[in-house]
Amino acid sequence: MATGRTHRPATRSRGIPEATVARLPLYLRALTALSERSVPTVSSEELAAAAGVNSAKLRKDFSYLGSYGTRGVGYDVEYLVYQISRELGLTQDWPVAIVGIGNLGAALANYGGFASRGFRVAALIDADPAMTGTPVAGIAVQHTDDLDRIISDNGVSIGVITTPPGAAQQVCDRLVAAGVTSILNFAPTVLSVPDGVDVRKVDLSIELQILAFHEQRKAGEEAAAEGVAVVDADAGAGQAPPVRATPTGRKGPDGDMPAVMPA
Amino acid sequence: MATGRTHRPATRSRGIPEATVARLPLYLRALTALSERSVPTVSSEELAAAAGVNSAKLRKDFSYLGSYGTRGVGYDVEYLVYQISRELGLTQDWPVAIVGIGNLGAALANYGGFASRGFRVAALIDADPAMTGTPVAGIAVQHTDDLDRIISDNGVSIGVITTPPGAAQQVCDRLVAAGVTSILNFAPTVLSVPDGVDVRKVDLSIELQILAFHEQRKAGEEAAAEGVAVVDADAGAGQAPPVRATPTGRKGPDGDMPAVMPA
DNA sequence: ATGTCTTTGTGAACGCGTGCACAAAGATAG
DNA sequence: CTATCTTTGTGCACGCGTTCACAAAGACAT
Repeated sequence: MATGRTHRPATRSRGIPEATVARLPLYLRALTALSERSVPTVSSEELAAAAGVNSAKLRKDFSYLGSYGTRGVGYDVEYLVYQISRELGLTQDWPVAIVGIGNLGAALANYGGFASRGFRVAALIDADPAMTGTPVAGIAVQHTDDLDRIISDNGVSIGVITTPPGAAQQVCDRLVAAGVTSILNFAPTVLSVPDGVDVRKVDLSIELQILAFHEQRKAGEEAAAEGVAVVDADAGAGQAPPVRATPTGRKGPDGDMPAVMPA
Repeated sequence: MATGRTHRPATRSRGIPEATVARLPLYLRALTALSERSVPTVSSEELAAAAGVNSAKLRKDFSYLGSYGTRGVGYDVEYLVYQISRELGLTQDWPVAIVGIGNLGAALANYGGFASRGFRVAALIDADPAMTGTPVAGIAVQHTDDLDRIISDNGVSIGVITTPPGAAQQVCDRLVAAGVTSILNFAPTVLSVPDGVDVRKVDLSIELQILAFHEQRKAGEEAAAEGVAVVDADAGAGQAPPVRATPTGRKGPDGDMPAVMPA
């Protein structure tokens, strides 16, 4: 998901596969629920079902962390919660700064799941001077001018970008310059960062478009199954015919191409 | 990312790899930017740089759609925008329903990038009777009781779940029963759905935990590089020592395990 | 028309992730 | 102590995705 991911192919000391790391939070969530119900142990089969994964995959994932299970019994819930929490670095507190306090930024600041597992909203930053000092989720918004100092003073190493796309790269650069080495990007932009900085992106628009692709394919298959004439995918949407620009003597800038994108 | 993904191994008619589909929106965004600047053609190298991917990968991705490039020149921007839009199903309008109008749901309803590319917020649904009728982003919130009718009347096939985790599965079931076949889940829960329904999830908490993992690893490597004694990962965070529950005669429910999770 | 130069499209090799299937380990009963 | 039963941990094979490297294709100059 991360765009500017640094893969660190050789330096990887404790070789935990990326795919496994991405599933650990899932296991942790399921285990926490079991813990709250005071369930002492759980088998790989049960836990896998709760996390929505294959049990063999779960066992292999845990094998990367060490042998924490007991054959014939299963895994000790509390112990596993502790081990995964430690592996994910959740035994320490992570101060997080949110930059861009619009609709989404404010929603994230108010999001409960934030404060819970080891993460603490340490600062809210916005470029709008009118926002400065306004409390959001009980925290006063600070101005972008002080970004460097805010990051340094609070020891922030994880930044969340919820700015408009145009400002994202600039904010990213400033965060990195101030010492942030992990960025969660909600802005629909490709961020470029130096080596050693991790970027993960959350993109509503992309997710919807992926769903739309499958949705369209499902509709097409359904139509085909019902005997409706589906000549080719080119005729799929019944849209204006695509006028291919001739390779040589390409059409001028008159732009009579079909205007596909609504905005 | 989807948990209940139906992989449809054989039925896949036009074999476009899932990884490629996930990148098409990225290409489309870069191409749209070029289009707005009236750039007529672009090479795979340039476009790949703009999208943050390898150029060979981009060419292979496009090869699944067909041969839309011209050797020695590159790709026609407008034509490619059209082809990708059609492939993703963005040449038609997708009415979307958002269920759970809290902080996040309201933020998404107000999100501009929603309405742009072919997606239209057709309905906002919430279980709180006090919310019913209240306009959010210019749309009146409707009550959960009418969910079935709302979905049917508006021909909604894509649902967005932004409810608290406890309500997510129930809402999901009702959406599916009403005819929704694609779900974007923001609730931190594993959704189980029947075959033929696609689920994609967006999980802030998981993303942060993945970042924390890498952040911790970076800090550990840095410390090791500076000559600080790092005995073992077990001593990494300097936390309370993990007391392994003895397999047999496991400790009683007195719960003197380290309380790792803050909440 | 011919040659050069650019860029695409793809064959092939490689590596990662997944899932099966089973041996080893330990619990539990007799 | 022995036998049986449950469940883990993992060797192995397979398939997908990525990347390299290059031949083919076309633009463009002469």
